[in-house]
Amino acid sequence: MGINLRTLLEPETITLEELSGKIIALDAYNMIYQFLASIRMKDGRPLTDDNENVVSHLMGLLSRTSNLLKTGIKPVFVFDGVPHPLKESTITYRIMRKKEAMEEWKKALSAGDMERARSKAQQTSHFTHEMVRETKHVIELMGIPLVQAPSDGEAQASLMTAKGEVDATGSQDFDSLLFGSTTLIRNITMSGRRKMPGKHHYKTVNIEKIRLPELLKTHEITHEQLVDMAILIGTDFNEGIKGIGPKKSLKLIKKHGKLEEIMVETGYEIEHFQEIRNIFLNPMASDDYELIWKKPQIERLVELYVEGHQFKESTIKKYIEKIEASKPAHRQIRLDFF
DNA sequence: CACTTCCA
DNA sequence: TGGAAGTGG
Repeated sequence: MGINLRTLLEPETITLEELSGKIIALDAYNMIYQFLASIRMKDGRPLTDDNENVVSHLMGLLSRTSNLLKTGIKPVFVFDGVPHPLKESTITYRIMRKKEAMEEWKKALSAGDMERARSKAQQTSHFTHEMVRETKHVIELMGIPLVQAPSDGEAQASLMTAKGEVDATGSQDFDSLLFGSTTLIRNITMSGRRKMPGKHHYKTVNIEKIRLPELLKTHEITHEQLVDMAILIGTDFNEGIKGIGPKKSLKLIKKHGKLEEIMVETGYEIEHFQEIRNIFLNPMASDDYELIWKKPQIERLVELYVEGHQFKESTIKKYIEKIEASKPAHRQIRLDFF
């Protein structure tokens, strides 16, 4: 989701180890969604416990987070709050797409096309309140700070990064750059291994580091201009102009300077553009949080996974050992690294 | 996701 | 021996 700025970026490939000691504000929904989409059976069914509760997200959360901690990374999970009213049509559209995907999943299953079934099933991924509640519970049991954003989690994480409270924002989406996050880390959840996007070929997924100041410098634009470009292309809060992508929007912003001028020159009409600008340039965020990493509550974690959802005790213990092996918290943020 | 098993 | 496929819950 969000905007695709890929063609304007030159991401730097880094390793997980290079993030050791760094505080990363993770877009929790973004991360959990990826687990929900990817941790599935061949026919597309997610992992479930004896009561048919989906547990894919719990599996991914524990396995990946324990690895981050073991590497010495200090994660902070940021959760979405109430979406901005302008996001309503995006949300409605996504729900509709999920329903369509559900139908196509069923069709592919009865046609015996497992590959298509799995891919369609991934697109049906959605959270229940219970899943969100339990995800938050596990994060707390792991002793990791949790931040509840008033609205967009990406906005919250970005402001925290911009203020230097954390070293980077971790998300697949590029939106945090619009929200002013100075450093974006992509693929922190899905890196290393190989991924199968299409049919037969595999691809290595690298962790990418993207710096906002460098992005702006490369294209000789301001943050405000980047946001105007995004509004032209289309964001979660507006549809954008048909036929305008990153390249054309860059050309337009370089020629005319700002959105108002572009609209005058081209006749494009964009509703609520001032408000959308404001969403990105003045991110709504809470300061009701503490960035403290506590000791994990091992017994309660084991109980939740093993008794609660029938995970194998030895598997869970292995992950918890990794959490315990995590390097002690560096209280200092080394700003010079990024 | 991450571990286990399979097979060239 | 290591990449691909399978499994976990």
